[in-house]
Amino acid sequence: MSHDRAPDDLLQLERFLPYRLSVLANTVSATIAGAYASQHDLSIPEWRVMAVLAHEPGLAAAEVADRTAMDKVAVSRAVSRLLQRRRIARRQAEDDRRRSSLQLTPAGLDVYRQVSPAALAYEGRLLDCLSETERRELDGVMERLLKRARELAAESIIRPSAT
Amino acid sequence: MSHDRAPDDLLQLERFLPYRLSVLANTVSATIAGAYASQHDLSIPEWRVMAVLAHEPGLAAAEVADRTAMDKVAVSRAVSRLLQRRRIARRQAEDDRRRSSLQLTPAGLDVYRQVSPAALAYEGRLLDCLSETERRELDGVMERLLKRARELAAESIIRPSAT
DNA sequence: TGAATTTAGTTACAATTGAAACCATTATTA
DNA sequence: TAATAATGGTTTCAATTGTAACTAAATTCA
Repeated sequence: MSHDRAPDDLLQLERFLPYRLSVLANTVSATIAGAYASQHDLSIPEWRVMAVLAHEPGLAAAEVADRTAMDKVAVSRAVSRLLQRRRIARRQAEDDRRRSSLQLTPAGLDVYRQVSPAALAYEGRLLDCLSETERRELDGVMERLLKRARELAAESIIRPSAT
Repeated sequence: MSHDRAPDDLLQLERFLPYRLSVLANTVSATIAGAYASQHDLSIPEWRVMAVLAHEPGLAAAEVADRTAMDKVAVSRAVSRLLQRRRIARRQAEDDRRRSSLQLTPAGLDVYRQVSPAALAYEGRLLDCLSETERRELDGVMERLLKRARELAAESIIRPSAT
């Protein structure tokens, strides 16, 4: 009468870390994206670009891509929307005319100064459910997991389909 | 000479948990998706559907949506591709002719039995960078974070733009 | 009963995203 | 120095995804 259910040694979705990470990250991102969008007409990619430029004015698009874990196409699109709205300004680097130098405008800095505390408040409320110790440990764990995930990603690029 | 850099009390992207979660989850998902796609021509949504049906054969599409954190459109699309490839079979429930009952075919179960150990092996290598204690704690932390994230998401739906 | 609502699932259309081709400029080297 | 390659960034086109409208069946309740 056993109806061919998978035995327990096979993967169970709810227990699978990649699945859980994806659900958690999507839930969090969707909430934040909704808030940014409704209050400032700002997408997450645009927000990321603004956040790095706030701390490192004058970056080129490729450097922004680096620091935001976005690809160059995504950065290009975010930058062009931010330029339209006059939230960032661009000038071309005098030493290399391909390169651009990006920075927040005063209006852009203003938006950043409004969004930033709200985002930190959200983060704080999320972390509410953890103890001080747990937060500290989570910090380290996330760092190591990301490092490891990148190593494994690099591996599978080297040999995409093995025997 | 201070060039209008953002002060430290404002948000710094690399330290922001939602950003870090998103980057980690995307890195992990991309690696897995690449492996599934190249080895079995299987997308992540399709994989999720198969994984829940392996453990609970006979579910309806709406129940699958529930257990996979996907919306019903995504489930519908994944189901139709899986039907095409004969990895799942569908029959309509005799008591309610709107409802369908889904289950893996023998071929589908076969695919699941191949993918499952590979996925678990990847998870194992990812978790390699943590101690036994850290893994156990991460489990609880993830669970609480997700619960909290859902609470906060529900809140912001209730009052999307407040004063 | 039978009109109005709700529910399961699909389809259609728009917006987002990703990959590849592309242009302009700078670097390399034959 | 002329040809070739490499780099920064944008554009184009296809695939994926999200939202809303829709069909069909079941439920509610007047």
